[in-house]
Amino acid sequence: MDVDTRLLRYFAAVAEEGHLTRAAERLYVSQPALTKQIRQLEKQLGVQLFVRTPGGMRLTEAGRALADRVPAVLDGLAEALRRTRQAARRAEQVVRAGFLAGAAGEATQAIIAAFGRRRPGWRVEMRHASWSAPTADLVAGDVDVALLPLPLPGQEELRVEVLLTEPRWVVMAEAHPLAVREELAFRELWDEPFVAAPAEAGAWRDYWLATEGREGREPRIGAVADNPDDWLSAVANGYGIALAPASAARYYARPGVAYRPLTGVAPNSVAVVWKPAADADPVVRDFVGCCLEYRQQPSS
Amino acid sequence: MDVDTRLLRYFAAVAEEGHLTRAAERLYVSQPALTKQIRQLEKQLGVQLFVRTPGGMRLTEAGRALADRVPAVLDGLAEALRRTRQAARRAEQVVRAGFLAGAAGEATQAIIAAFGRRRPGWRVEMRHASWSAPTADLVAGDVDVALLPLPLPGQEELRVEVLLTEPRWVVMAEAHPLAVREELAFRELWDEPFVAAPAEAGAWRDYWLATEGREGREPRIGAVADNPDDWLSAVANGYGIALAPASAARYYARPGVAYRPLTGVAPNSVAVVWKPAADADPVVRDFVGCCLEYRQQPSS
DNA sequence: CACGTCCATGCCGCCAGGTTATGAGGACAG
DNA sequence: CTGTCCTCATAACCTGGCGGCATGGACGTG
Repeated sequence: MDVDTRLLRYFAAVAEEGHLTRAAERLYVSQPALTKQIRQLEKQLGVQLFVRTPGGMRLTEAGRALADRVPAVLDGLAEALRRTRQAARRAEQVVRAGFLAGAAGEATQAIIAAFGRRRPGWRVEMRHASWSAPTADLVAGDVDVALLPLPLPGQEELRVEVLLTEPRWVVMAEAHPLAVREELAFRELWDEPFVAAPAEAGAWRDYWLATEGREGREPRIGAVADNPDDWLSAVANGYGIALAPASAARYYARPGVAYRPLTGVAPNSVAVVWKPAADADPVVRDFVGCCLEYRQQPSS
Repeated sequence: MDVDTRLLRYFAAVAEEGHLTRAAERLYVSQPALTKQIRQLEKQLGVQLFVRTPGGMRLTEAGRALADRVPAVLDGLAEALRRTRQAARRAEQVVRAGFLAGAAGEATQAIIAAFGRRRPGWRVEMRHASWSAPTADLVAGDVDVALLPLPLPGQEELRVEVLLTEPRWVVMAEAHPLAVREELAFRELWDEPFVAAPAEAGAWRDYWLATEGREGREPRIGAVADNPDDWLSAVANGYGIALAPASAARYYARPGVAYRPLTGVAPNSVAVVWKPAADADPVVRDFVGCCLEYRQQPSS
């Protein structure tokens, strides 16, 4: 009497959606496959979990009892697997660090080099953070530490040490009329279409649209992108302009796009971020130490 | 990235045993199957969980991290499934009651009848408790309430209300020399071989061997049985004699065996037992109520 | 009454887990 | 050194079950 976790995921999805059909597409399986699996789960348990109606699947009492507990079980499993992977990284002397685009710019190499000197034999594994949820991997425990631009969602729950602060510039197609100018003021851009992060990005999206500096005016969205390549392509193709850290001019230079200094928006900070739970981890401390060291001598 | 619970059970078994071969037989699968599964788990996680030595499988750091958490996850799952089944029983108006052999004797029918009157529409599902672990189903939540002879292992953690008390008799082969006697004293039986419960039964086994009344003498074991049928057969075949509640003379009468009253051993009590967690359950309360009602009018 | 939206069923291809038989390597005794 | 016993790994084969497609059937709606 072994219930596959796949069955549990399936069940949870159907319970949540209330529809076999919709759950099926969310799970990327066909509806008949789901039908069969749910029936099998019911048969294995000897319990009816749903009442089938022409309008969907409604949980029975027993079904509700199960649905109430399954998420915790699945979470517990995921947590166990994460811990396992983390232990494996320690044993193999690997630190996994998250980076968002070129946020830390030239600091990145310097920090990794310094860490290599402080912990010979250890390796830094770089991982790209998702643009729309930059701290997700960190919170989930998939990375030990991350170099990310501020502000971050859920920042209060994390340890944050600012590494460097640089002005936000504007990036636009070279052919853009404003590209002829050497420097721009943000208010000149209020009515320009912007290439923005997806709506799920929330505060992150707002920050790079600089909604706080628009005195209430709604930004115009010319395109949506959720990774640097798409983002830069959209800019190059003239779908809109965008804000970017000054260092992007070096790290994301590309024919057809132009970066220009900008006044009237607050500068952007990049920070090293880790979980309070990792405070005691000597390896994380060393990595953070290397970051802070860099902060004191940004010229090195 | 779905880890089957079967894999987790396999892993836990290997981690515990420290040997692929032994774990395989405990799990009733072949050793190559286990080998493959464990390797697959390692591959799925991208983590080495064991170091293979010619002497067995030793957990790595990562393996230990996983082994520390897997049992809790599996328990959580089992608990969720139990709750689900229990909810289903409630919805179908079924009470599942455990019985050990004919412990409650004629009380059983009377109680079930009384419960049927108090809760029309409800059904009592009878389930045989295991002889060697009488409270296992109760503790695990597979039965709601049980009628069991005392003493019980883990009795302190349970609600126990004594229903009836009856003397312990002796049962032996009809051909046994002592069977000619009308009544026996326990000390006459000290050197007789006994048919006993398996060693796992612990205190239960000792109780029915009446070790407390032997003044330190070791009982002789003539045969081991873990269910009433084997037990009675062993007695009939002369492998040994045994103690039994007086009512067994009626409920387990069989050609070839003779029951005789016995002096010099404490009488046996039968109780209704339930989990403290079920105190608030109105159905369990009603069932217990019917039991206690019977206690007050054992003649009815 | 026709249509849309559900879920259920039948059939088929394929993968994954299981089994048996066999190999390979270290530990230990003689 | 060698035979034996223990361990885990590998190979070849079989089968059950999952998943996909196409279709059927039930209920509600315009």
